[in-house]
Amino acid sequence: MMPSPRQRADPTAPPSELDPSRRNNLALITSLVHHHRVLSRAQLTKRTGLNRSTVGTLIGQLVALGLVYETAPTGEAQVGRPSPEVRPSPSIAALAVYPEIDAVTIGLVNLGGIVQKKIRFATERIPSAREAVNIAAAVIEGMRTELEHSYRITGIGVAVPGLVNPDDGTVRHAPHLGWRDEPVARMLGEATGYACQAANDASLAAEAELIFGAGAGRDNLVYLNGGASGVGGGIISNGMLLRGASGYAGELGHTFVRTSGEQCHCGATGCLETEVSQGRLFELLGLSGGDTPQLEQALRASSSPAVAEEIARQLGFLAIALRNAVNTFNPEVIILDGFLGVLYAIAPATLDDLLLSQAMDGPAAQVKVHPAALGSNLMMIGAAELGFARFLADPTGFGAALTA
Amino acid sequence: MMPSPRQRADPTAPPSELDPSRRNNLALITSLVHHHRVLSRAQLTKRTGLNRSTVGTLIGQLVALGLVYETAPTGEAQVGRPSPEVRPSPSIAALAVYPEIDAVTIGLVNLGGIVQKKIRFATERIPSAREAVNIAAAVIEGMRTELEHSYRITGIGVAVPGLVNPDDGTVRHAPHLGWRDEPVARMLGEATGYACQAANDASLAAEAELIFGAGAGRDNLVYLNGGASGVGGGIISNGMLLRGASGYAGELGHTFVRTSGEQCHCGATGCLETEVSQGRLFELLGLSGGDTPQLEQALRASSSPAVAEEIARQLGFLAIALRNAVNTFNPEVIILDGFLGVLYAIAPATLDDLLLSQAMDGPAAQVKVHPAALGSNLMMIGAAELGFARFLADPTGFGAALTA
DNA sequence: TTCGTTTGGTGTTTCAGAGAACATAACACC
DNA sequence: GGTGTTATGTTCTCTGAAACACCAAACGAA
Repeated sequence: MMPSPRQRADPTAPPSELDPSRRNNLALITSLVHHHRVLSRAQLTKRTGLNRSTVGTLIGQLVALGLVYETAPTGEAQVGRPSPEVRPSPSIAALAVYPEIDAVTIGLVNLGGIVQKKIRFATERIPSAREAVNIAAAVIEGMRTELEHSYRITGIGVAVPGLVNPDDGTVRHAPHLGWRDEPVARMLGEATGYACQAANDASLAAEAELIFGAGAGRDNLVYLNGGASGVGGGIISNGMLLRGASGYAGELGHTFVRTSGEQCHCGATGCLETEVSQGRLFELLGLSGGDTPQLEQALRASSSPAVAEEIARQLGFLAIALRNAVNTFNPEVIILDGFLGVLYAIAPATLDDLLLSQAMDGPAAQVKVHPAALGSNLMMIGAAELGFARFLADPTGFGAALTA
Repeated sequence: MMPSPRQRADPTAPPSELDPSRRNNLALITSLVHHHRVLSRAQLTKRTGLNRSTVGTLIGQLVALGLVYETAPTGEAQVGRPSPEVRPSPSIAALAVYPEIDAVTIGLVNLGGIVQKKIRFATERIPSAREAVNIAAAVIEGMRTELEHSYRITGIGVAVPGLVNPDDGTVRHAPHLGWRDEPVARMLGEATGYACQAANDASLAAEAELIFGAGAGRDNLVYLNGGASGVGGGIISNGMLLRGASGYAGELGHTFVRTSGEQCHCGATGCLETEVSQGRLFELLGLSGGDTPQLEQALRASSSPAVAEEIARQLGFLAIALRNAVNTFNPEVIILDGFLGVLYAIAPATLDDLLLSQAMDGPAAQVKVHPAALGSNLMMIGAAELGFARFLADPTGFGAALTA
């Protein structure tokens, strides 16, 4: 529980602090507008439960700070005076950075989760942390004048495929990138001058899908992504991302699914990500590699029994991991992304049936498996959410800093 | 996110409602006093971050309502004016009910988690929901005059070994009791006239250990209990109990730990609770049954290699389930209760080593396995917490109702 | 004994949000 | 095409909660 000190307890703090109740309500409205992209004043009044007049003043304050703007009521003709629509300011934006084994992608994302710009910088070999930071910093430097001219940047979010401590933005271990104990957030923050935070990629993807994607309106969601480098997971419970003691929570790729299974790079055996991999599928298909749509096409085109068998095998292991997830989290939605989404798309009934028969009745009856909805923008939106986090928690403090 | 309406949105609501900020702060102080049993005014000021004068008024209000009382400062001699100590009123109490296969236990628990009274009513056969409710109601009826004379009862909490929907207190399925879709909370509420809620037993135990036991001061905890009827789990993440969409979350007893394992009553195979069971241990020891201390004594006394082998086997499966839990939750503490606590007590190093080698480095380094700290009072304290919940959320509303 | 330190108590001040009364802009019905 | 109804924005007042400043009290230390 949080206390509610009316004014700053520490008189040495910057004098901009205002009543926490006010700050909360401003943050609440800003977040709602961010999440919904458009919301009438009347809708905001209903959602917040605040008085009409109060919402009016709050929005006025946000408009004055240039964080949101109001437009004439467009329609949805109904009885009564039309309510003006509130939208997030297009000048507020966050930067997103996503280092992978063959590229570093940098994005510029508006409030409302709109990807304004996405630059994929392909690398010849797996980038080191320093290289990834340098690439991102260079690209951001290239956009600098545009950024400073047309945008107010709230921060940078870095999505890292690996174990990240979100408190200080240090990458503890990213096996596929070969990174260990790299203070990525600090490095990129120093290189660019923007506030920077880092977190696990799948966790951020889960948040993005919760806000803008297949989990919109839900409170309990399990996200699972299958990529070239393994399986990552993110869990939203009770509307909040599961962090754990150090932010390492959600590693569903290492769920145990098979006795005397293969050795995983994590040290254990029988992990989901060693038994279920897109590499095997490509191999059986006679392909050296490819992206997700190519895999789906090839799988659908194939009539090889070996391929069919492998699909069934992998679905079986996936079902075991999902069964555990359903029993432990009782989610409303499971979102499958990457090649896991392909596996599901090819045989949805198979997985649904396995899940229904293996998971416990109560939780199993409520869960629905979905493919990811945000496609290739997912990771940019998720990482940007990290860049927005501090702004959304205290929009005025930021508004003041940004306008100053 | 919660709005902060200053006054009641619904004018038809009782006029006792006060400013939510005030209510929050009163609730915060009441909870702190409840959790710590004793806390000086100065400590409360520090913990809440509120102004001294504000804390003073708040405590005054709580004292006037008879919810807490102040005593002269006892000591801890230090410079400055001594601060009076605040304690929870011993007249505030909740009732706890715990139906098991061979008994129904009813408890009276004070604020501060102090078990005042515990009555175990042994049953000849597994009680039906109606029977359990009748037993509890009868025992409570027997205490009625005492309760009405000396206590102010905030509510009844029922801990049920099975899937419970905490929203309406309906037992969806309690396999070992043979209950299905029983509205236990409503039944007991109607039978006694007290507000009644129900939840999963292991979840409540996890909360109790979090507040008063081995997890005190922590925010991320996994609780696992092994009993005669199976393995139950409760998870605290970020200081909050994991509920899931319908409150069914936390069923770690059905974690997958073995390929082609035995069929579980839940429908799946290879569940933790079918592979790891105290029944097998008793069998190998040549005993027909017994309680936890008896089991530990017998296991320590036994020199049978079959027993040793079975212990190793069960520890192996337990380690797999814990490995999953560590990877997914990144907890600070794992609390093992019941015969799982015995298994750990007998070979702590074995389990610690297995966990350290199988779980991912980051999370594994931080986790510590602990036996449960609250012993036989655990379930009473946990269930009572449920009976306190509404009171702690709004002490004044309750104070008014209780004094009226 | 005196001084510094920490705390409780009291009166004042600030400020956020509710509420009521009024203004406004749409639909609905005749 | 007027008139009533409904839903909303706007303005002003009022209430209440918490901070703050100041003083008093109670302790240890010099």
